[in-house]
Amino acid sequence: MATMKDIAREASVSVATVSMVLNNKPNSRISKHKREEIERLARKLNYQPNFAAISLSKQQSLNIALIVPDITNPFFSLLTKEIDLSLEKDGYSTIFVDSNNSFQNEKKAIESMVSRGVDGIILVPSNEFFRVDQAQRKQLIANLDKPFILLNAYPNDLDVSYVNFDNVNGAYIATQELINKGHQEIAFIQGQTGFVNAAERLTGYQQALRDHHLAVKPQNLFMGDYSVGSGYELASTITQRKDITAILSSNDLMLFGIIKWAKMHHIDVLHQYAMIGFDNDPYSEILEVPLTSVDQRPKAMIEKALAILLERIGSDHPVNKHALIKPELIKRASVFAPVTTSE
Amino acid sequence: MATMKDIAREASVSVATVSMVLNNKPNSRISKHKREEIERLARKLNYQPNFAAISLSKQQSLNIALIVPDITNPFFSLLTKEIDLSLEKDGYSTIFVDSNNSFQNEKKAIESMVSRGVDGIILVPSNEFFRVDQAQRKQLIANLDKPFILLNAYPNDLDVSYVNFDNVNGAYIATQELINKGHQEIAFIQGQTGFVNAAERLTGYQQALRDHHLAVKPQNLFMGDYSVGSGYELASTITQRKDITAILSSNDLMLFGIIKWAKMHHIDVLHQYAMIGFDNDPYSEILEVPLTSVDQRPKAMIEKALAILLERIGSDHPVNKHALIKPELIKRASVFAPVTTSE
DNA sequence: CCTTTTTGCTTAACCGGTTAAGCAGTTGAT
DNA sequence: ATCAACTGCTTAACCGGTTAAGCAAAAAGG
Repeated sequence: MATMKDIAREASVSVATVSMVLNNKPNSRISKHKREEIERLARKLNYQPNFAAISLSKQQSLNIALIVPDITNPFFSLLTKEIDLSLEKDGYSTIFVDSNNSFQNEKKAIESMVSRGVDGIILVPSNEFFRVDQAQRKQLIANLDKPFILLNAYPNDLDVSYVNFDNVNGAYIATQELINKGHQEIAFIQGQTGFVNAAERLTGYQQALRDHHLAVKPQNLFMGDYSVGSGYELASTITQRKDITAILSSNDLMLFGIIKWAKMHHIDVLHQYAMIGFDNDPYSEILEVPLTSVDQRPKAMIEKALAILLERIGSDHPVNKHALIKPELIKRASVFAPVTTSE
Repeated sequence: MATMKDIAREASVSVATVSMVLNNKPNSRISKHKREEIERLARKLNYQPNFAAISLSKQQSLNIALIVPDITNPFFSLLTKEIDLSLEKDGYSTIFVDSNNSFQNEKKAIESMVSRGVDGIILVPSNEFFRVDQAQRKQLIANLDKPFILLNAYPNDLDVSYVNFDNVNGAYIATQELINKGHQEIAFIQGQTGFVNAAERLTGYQQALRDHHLAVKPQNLFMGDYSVGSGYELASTITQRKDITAILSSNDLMLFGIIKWAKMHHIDVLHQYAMIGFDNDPYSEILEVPLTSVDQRPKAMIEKALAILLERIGSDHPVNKHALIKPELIKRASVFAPVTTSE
């Protein structure tokens, strides 16, 4: 690997001159002749800057850490893709960490990334992030003087930058869609409480019911954990409730779980219940009845999040900023008028 | 951020001493007293090593680049997860790049990663990687004296390390499974030719037919590109062929495409055709009829690939190594005896 | 023609570590 | 008592850049 030293030697100039030329320093006064000579040599020797050296002297790495709970989840992999492609355009590389849904791993990752000198950290928090006690979360953020942003969820007890999508509105428009089709008994599968997204979605669901003068019934609420498995486990309970005609689920995966269970028990759940999920999972199109879903508009979220993060990296007066992205309801065949069950 | 200098000052020793203590240098002769003092101070000051500095002086970054064609593809996201979790255990971080299925991006990424001083590069090549002319591929590898390994596919015209799964065997056991159930006219949806995986799967398919004394018919071959869309497009052609009773697809996604098309045309493809795909996509479990699929055993692939890569990083005599991972047929409901079509 | 400014470069310190070499002071062997 | 070997540390060079300060020569200004 050719270094600036090599170029300097061949061009009979100092390393400083080479550095100034190759970085196009605005106030540098280098003769056109030397400039061209140095550039020629850089090409000839296939000079590639050494990032470790730049990193060390400039105190910036052009690396951004991205910590996600589970890359296997299609929503997170979509986020990851968009973030990576977008960061690359700005000259940053993505250091990727799969926290495997563990707060301890998130903590370790953040410490390790700070030590690695990343320029910023994007954390898509795990469920567990919201289940540990506030003190632990606080401590995590307290020791952190890196540009940092939470994506896709935020705790209300922490002063950090975050970008999330508007859960209240998302749940509201989804519930409204079901009500408009004539549903009155709408099951709502929550995510765990403590998770802000879950609480907000519940709020949106309740608000929509109230605004349409429908009762908010505790027995219509079911608790899941965003996994296919938890949908699977809830399925028998929900399908026993003969009054329910529609299901609103905090994500598509849990609906997939219900569908799987139903398939194994020969119940035609897809035509019996109107269903809406969250995440707009691309796989839902493959289902016999493609799912209507609340799209969180990941691209918009990322655009905003990166704008906030990069601005934060550029400035020296850290100000925490927040943004909520308006969701979009992607309408598919899974929403229809109530079906009277006859069994 | 506390540096070794800070610790050295407080402990009244030189930076070198601090370095030796904190790195537990085997042949360093430091008094127990100083050693403990330095370790105490490191904890007290919350010392975190500066990776850029270590990187620069040790000429190693503890970063491994992972380049995948599309993280949104569940097979690649699974690979990514396993690689990340595994590398982390070895103290490495993953620099992630989504090449977005472009050879140019792969090339740019490799150059950029070399410049960033990663210790090794894992490339999961895109389709395009195999479509550009050999000269371009050759050039890419020629300029590369980094530990490098191809994962999940390899070109037969390049001398590099690679780990792949045994495509021939995979296609063979899948075809055999269908034959054993009584199928004789088995459609095979290939991936593009030029792609070694595609050619090998075709070989396995043909071999199985021959070994069971069945004819290899060119009209039973269909050309896809591994996307849901291409399955969708092939669906009408395939379903018109009334002699066909089973479909072997080079991946699950293309079967999803066929299923989607069939759904929109009210054809019960899931019960008409026995089907086997590749990749063992977790989503196939959600289908009305879960798909039998050839599992490429990604964990085994990764284990092997990382072993080869890390060994290569540790040694200074670069030897290219190869491994083929034996596939496993995951049997589900989509394989059944031929159904006589009556339309 | 002399002074000031500008040009075109170099010097040297610094970023934060690593590591071979070296040097007193102590210990051990003979 | 003498010399060798070991102990416990320091010095200094190095990794590959960046960047403020400085300096000689050339150009501009009066």
